[in-house]
Amino acid sequence: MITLTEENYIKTIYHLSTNGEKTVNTNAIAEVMQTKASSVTDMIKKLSEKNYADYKKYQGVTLTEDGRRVAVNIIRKHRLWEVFLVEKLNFSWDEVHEVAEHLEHIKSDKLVDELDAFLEFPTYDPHGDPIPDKEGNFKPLEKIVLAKAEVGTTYKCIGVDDTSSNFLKYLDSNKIALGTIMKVLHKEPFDHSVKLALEHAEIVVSYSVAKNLYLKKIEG
Amino acid sequence: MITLTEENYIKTIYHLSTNGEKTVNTNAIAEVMQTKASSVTDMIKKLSEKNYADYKKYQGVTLTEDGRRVAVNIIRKHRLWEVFLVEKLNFSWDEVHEVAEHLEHIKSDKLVDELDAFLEFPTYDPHGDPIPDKEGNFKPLEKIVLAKAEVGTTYKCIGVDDTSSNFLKYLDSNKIALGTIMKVLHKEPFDHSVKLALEHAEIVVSYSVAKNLYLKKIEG
DNA sequence: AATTATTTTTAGAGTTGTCTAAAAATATTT
DNA sequence: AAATATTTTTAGACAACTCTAAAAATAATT
Repeated sequence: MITLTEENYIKTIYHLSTNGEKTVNTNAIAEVMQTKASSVTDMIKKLSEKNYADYKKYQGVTLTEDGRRVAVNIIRKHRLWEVFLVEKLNFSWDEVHEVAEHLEHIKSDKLVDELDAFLEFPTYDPHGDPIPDKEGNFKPLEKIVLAKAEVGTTYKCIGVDDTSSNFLKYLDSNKIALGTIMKVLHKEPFDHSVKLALEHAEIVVSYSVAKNLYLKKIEG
Repeated sequence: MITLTEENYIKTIYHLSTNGEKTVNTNAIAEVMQTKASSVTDMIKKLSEKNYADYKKYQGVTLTEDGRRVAVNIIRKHRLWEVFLVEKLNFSWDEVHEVAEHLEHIKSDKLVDELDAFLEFPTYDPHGDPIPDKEGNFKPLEKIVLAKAEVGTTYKCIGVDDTSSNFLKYLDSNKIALGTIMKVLHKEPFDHSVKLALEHAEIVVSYSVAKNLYLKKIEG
């Protein structure tokens, strides 16, 4: 039996090893998990014994095939629940994460399969991240950060990185929300600020803002 | 902060003290929770310290107002999730309980309120048990057991007590399912068996069956 | 290459919830 | 009412996960 804590460690290791090959170090895990390095070492040993991770002392961890399977399954559940919360229960983008963090640990294959069907097999979550299918296959990532968007292209806003209330208020006062359509007019080389055309206005946003806004290409 | 285990103990104490006044004894809790009496004693002490239960050594427990509030809230969540699973995710009556047992512990007021609204404020769960509202008020129980049904009255099947696969197979082979309409034709005083009129057949079921089948009155 | 700094691991201990075995209180029989 | 049986509690221990403090390994500096 796999415990809730083990699942959370596996998920963290997965997210920290982006390409899937990179070994993950103890301190990085400790920081994400809000715990101490010594606790991480203990848990890594346990995951290694249970064959979810490969681990050599002082050399960092990688997930085994088993570990990766567990991680992808949790991500699948997390993102399906996020779709459910946003589409059916009127949650906004900044409210879903915390609740999905708990729902993702409910263990029932039927529940996941039926939820998937009920939502009509979504392939992206409300933040634009791909939802792996039952076999663990991801669609290519569609979301890009505004800071890397192309001039002349039109995008739809699909999420934010920073969810601090200050940032969300800033977006609100500038009439930017989930689904807002914007065209990139100009990127200023000097300070990397970005000029945008919204539906009823043109605005300039700073680089800090551009780094935190996620978009999906619509045309261009 | 209340733990998952504490919530489960509180729920068990609530269910064992039906009328709300009766004190619950240690062994009864141990049996339901599949644990040892000594563990129960430990937990009862903790619940008492946290003011969820009143407890005097060797005298059994009762829930405090706080404890009862926690219990009713868990029951509310459990039954709302059961409605969701049956109505939206095609779960059958015998499959819902286990999953709802986990979902009931997810803590988010918004989640519960929105789920309630999404399901259009149901007042009974798929087994015919009332769903308490936000303030903890229950509607009167509508379900009765077939053994206590009246001759000449028509009922709808809304659940079972025993969920063993043998019993469910028996029901299946006799064309009884959730929603099946039946009229009580006769109750045999000798062995308490019951004669029923189903849509396309008349059958006689034994007292053991009649004790395990829950109905809701439709007319009569 | 030697020293210093950083990262990681070990050792020992605390917490929560569980257990067994024995003691204490209550209930039941005779 | 005394003896016996049952229920409940205590005492001490264990497993999972966490921590602090110190030791060991690795990495960075000089």
